[in-house]
Amino acid sequence: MNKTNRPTESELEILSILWEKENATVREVHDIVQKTKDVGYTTTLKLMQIMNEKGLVTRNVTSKTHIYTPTLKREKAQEQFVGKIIQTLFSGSTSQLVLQALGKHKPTDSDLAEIKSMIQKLERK
Amino acid sequence: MNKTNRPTESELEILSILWEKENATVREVHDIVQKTKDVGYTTTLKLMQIMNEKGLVTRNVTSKTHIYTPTLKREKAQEQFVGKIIQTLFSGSTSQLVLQALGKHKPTDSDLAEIKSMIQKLERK
DNA sequence: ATAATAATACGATTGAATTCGTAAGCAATC
DNA sequence: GATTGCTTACGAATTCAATCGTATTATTAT
Repeated sequence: MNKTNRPTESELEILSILWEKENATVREVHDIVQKTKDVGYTTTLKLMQIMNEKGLVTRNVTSKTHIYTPTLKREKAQEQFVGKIIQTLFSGSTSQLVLQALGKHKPTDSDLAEIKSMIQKLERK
Repeated sequence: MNKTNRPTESELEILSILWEKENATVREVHDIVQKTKDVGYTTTLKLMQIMNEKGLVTRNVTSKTHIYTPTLKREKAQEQFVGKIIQTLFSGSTSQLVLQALGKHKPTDSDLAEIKSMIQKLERK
């Protein structure tokens, strides 16, 4: 029973892969991790085992090669980290974060449309 | 010669104080840190010394009490962390981040106006 | 000057995250 | 049924962040 149980850096990387694929084996995860990080297979394995102990994932053990599924919901993690960043990096201002995000990583047209409709929804209140 | 030189959690906390005040002594920083964390003075001191070694801050040593100034720019750090978050938590989609941020903490009217004008600027391209 | 106060320097410790090596099990192939 | 190749399990080593204690040096007040 940890207090925050916030995933670490490496754990987040693995989670992001699991979120993408719904679930995956260690091998599948590792092959993707390998592309960006030079790290041994057993390292990825160990990390995922620890994540299992922490309750960040569950695994299906019926066959020899285990299949891991994330239990921490992506939205939950998003909320955690975005909140943290707003506090420490944007002195609590959500709009500052939004402006920085829009300014730096330019969104597509359809993205813009989505955001606009979100704003209109907010304005209606 | 570090590769990323990304500030740690505690370093970020200290940086956010330095950004706020332009520059500050260890004592000033520590008094603020104290309000949220129960930690000894020498801990804050040590952290700031390490940050100096890493090049995250510089210090003026002419008088006995050193004055620390951040060298890492706030925008740079914002960029780093927001980019990271977009990748790992929003599978590369900026607009998803924006939607999540707007959905969570609703911004003020003037914030909304600012965001809208930003969007218009983007649309003109 | 001496004492009291406050700052820095620095080593050492703790704890957590990350990494890897090695053993052992299982399954397919020779 | 031996060999080869993946797989998990697990202990151990390493690295790094965070914390603190103690010594030393500077400043101020007595």
